[in-house]
Amino acid sequence: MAKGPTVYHVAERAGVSIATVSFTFRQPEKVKASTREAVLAAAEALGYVPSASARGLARGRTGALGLFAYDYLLDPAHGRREEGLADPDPLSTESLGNEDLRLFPLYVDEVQRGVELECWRRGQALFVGGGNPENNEAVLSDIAGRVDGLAVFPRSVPSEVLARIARRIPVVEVSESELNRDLDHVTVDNASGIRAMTEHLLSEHGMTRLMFLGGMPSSDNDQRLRAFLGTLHDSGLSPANESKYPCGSDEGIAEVVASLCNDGNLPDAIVCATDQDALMVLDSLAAAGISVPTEVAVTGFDGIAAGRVVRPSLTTVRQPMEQMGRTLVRLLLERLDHPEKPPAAVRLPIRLVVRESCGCKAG
Amino acid sequence: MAKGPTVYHVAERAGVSIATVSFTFRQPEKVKASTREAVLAAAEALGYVPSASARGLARGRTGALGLFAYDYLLDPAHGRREEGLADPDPLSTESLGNEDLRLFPLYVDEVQRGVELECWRRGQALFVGGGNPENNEAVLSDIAGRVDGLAVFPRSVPSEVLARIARRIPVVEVSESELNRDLDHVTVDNASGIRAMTEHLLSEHGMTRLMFLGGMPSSDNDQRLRAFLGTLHDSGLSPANESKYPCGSDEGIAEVVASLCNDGNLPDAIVCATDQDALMVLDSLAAAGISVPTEVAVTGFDGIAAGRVVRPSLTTVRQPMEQMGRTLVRLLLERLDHPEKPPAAVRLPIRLVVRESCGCKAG
DNA sequence: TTGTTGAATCAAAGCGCTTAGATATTGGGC
DNA sequence: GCCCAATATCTAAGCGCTTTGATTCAACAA
Repeated sequence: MAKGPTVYHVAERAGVSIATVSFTFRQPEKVKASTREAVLAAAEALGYVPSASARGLARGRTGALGLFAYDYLLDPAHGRREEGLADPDPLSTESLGNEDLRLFPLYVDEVQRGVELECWRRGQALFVGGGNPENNEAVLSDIAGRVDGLAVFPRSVPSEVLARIARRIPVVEVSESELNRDLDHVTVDNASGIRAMTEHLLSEHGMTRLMFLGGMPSSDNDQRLRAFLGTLHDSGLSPANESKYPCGSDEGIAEVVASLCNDGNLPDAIVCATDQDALMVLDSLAAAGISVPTEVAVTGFDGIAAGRVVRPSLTTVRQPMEQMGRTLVRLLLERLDHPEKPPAAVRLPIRLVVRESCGCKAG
Repeated sequence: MAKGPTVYHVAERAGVSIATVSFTFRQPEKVKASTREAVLAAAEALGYVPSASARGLARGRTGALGLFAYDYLLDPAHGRREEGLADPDPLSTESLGNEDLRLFPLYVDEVQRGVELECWRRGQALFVGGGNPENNEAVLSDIAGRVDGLAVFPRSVPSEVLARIARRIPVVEVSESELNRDLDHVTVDNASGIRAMTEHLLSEHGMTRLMFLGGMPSSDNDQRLRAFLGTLHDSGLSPANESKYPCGSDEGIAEVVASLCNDGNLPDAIVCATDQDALMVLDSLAAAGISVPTEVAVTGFDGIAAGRVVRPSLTTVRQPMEQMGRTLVRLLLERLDHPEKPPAAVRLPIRLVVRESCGCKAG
């Protein structure tokens, strides 16, 4: 545990200069084979591990990328299950509570997984930082000092902080926010996703009374709502109920659903801004004894795993989450190579995924 | 994107020495309030972000921890689903194939999550490195050079490589391997877990013909097998069939189950080394038309999410995975404070989780 | 006034590596 | 045997920060 050996020790032991040691690791082809072996042997014998700090300082690059994986479930708006040994019972797929949701990878988790896999595939070092509501900014600064490029989720960081960091290293944002226009973005075509969904409900199911529900305020959700209203309008329809967006919190959704049930004027379908919202809606409807899709259809957006498991399974628009994570990494690396390229917004394809909750397949 | 401002720029702008700039960030109380504000203002104006490389080099510590999150599913022994937009169908909980497994957080994912949450809670920086079968060792060295302490999963790194790294920084291993005795460990009581499970099957269900199946070779699995045999022995029983452990791969398990079915001599219960093995067994039994738990009981070990969802839901021994991840972090930080403490092995409590697959609850 | 003390600031020496440019070595070709 | 080009190695100057010990300064007691 004593301070580890350095290039100096290795150089001395191998009888070469420290430059040769460095070359041996960084540009082996510049070093004569016999020398190289001597150096490697010395390194091995001493247990030499190069210091990334020193390398980073000398090179002006850390060689690592960062992901700021803000955990929305730690957000005050959401509850956070206390850790523990609970959850022994079989999971009722009839109704997934908010607690149960954490059992499945959520949107951000799947994107994160994509980032990880792509970094690992490339042998890229990856730093994952996590939000910590108290000192978000400090944490973020710290991360920014450790990496060559940073990927962030929308709404996780105030715009001005992001701008400051982006002065120093490339930043890629998931989704496309109207702020931060000078950053690279990875996004999906929210509008055509919701449009496809809405048209499916209108033409395949002959529904006419649709409403839109849910979604924290974000430009993705803006786009989804707008596309929903636009599609209805194109068919000469208006929303069946006042569309509820943004819809503050999970309690907000539960309330809205409860009042719909009480008033007895359920629409034909509730088009939700996200899968999480949709699951919440399913839960609330189940609690009220309303049957889905018989009495009302429900749809989501994202394609998270829980939507495949819940009963009725969730009709949704699938985002290629892993792919998005991989693209984040790609964009950062490209940006590092070409700092002056104009900001890019990569738009990945979505797909309508028809399951039970719209009435298409047998429950 | 021009090389960012440094302490020198900030110092110049604020009209102080670089030492004062450094103190302003690291030991603010040593700096007069008025000076401090001047420095902060200058930093803000310039968009200063301290370089972690330089800090790390100067301090001799990087301030980050590392997790080497070897992905067993990338292991040649397992298949790896091609990324893509597939998986549209409702998930059949009657039978989770290997493909579907990836939809749920697995053992390593949940431990990783625990590590992340604990680091974030403490404002600790975290690197996650991923295995990459080709250049595992290089990747690992790279990470080792970036962090002050490293957590690894068992079998993910050859012992001698681990030893080498441990000469330089503290290393904590998940589970308790008979190798690497000088490292800190986080583990569970495998033996009493399997013992409780086995006794449950014997006394609650009055079964007598049990077999043990699955598990890549590891000391955890050794312990589990030994405890299984020991428990039977204490009751004057022998295994119903030759216990199959280690059981190479998923195909291996499928084969064993198929031959059990063909020979027509199913035991009363199949006690599996891990939940993943158990799910594989359930899948194979379903394929053969054998009903669980009616014709044969199946049990797992770990407590992964998929076990709650599958039908019949899986009776298992639950490890506190998140807690284990958190403990890894705690041990590393403690070790950094007390390098000379003798190696510790923290043994976390397990719990028998009785669900449907043993026959306890209605399917 | 002078001396003393404590607080605030600074100068300067690294930390372990990379890499340009200088130097040494090698091997041909004559 | 000599010269030159190519190859291998080395020297030395940073990279941006932290931190020790020195210095300056202000305030106050004697």
